[in-house]
Amino acid sequence: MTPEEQRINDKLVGVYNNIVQIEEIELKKSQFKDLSIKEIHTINAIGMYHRKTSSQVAQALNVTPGTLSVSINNLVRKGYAERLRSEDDRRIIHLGLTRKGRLMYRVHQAFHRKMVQSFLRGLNEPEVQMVERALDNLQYFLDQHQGD
Amino acid sequence: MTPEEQRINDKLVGVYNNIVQIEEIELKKSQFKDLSIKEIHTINAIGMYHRKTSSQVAQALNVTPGTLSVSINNLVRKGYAERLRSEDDRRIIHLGLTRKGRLMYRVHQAFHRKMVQSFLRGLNEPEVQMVERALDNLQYFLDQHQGD
DNA sequence: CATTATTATTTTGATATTCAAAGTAGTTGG
DNA sequence: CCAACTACTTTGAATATCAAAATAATAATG
Repeated sequence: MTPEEQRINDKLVGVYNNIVQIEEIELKKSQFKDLSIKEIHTINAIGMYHRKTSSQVAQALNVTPGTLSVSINNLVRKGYAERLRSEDDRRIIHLGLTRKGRLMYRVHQAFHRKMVQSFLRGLNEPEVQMVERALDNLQYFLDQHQGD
Repeated sequence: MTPEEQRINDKLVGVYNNIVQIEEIELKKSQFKDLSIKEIHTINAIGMYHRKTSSQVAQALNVTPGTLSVSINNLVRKGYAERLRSEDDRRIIHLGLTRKGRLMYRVHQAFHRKMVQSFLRGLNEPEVQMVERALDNLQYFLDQHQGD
């Protein structure tokens, strides 16, 4: 790698490594100490409105249905999520958040908002667009490596 | 969040989620199928030269010494890493990579290089600097949330 | 309409990752 | 020398994960 590539790689890796960790720390400071980061991401994937099915949420999280099922068991036990059997097709489970789950969702959204605002601090509009372009580039690269 | 914040947040999250997953896929295509992503990151943290101690590597990876110890047991068993007891102070363990571990290190570096190059594709020098600034911003935000 | 196939989800058994706390071994200061 | 400290390892418990088997509901077919 050129020194510049190395430097940017290090920054990407640094940011990458810190993000989960900070989320973990923020979490432990909050009122939701009984949740792991994975569980928070599951709550996020379930989202605010009772619509998605188990399979859809599993797909969004890139885990098998079995993995999700176990994790939903825990979230139900802890009072953050609920299962809602579809009346149309009784095989299907719609997932939803409880009041406590929705509160958690909003707290985590607020954290992400602060993070994004900080990411963009001091950048003007064309600069923001450029950052978006770099992110799109990176996503394109990742998509290309997805299937093969 | 404003629509723009939401869009950039989604891109960050998208990139974030894909990276581990792609690394996992690349890995399974490679000759190192017996390693997990976590183990690769551990190999990376150990680095090419026999210098870092167990504690330093644990700190770099943000895991407890116990976690690292377990993980090093596995890497030693699989032939990627070795423990070198310090002669100066026999409590201290220096970690090193075997030939196989160093090979793995280089393969993973090459992947990162491709990733960074793709991230910066089509950007000129001032644009690259801007992206770096955004990354610095984000890191600054993360650092601020580190200690408190 | 009864049986078979398909679909959605859950359970189970196995392995990995992680932490906190207890344990082991080496060093240092009094 | 012994108490305190430091570096690391082990252990026990929780979560995370998958593949495969199990359950249950619906759809399709003869």
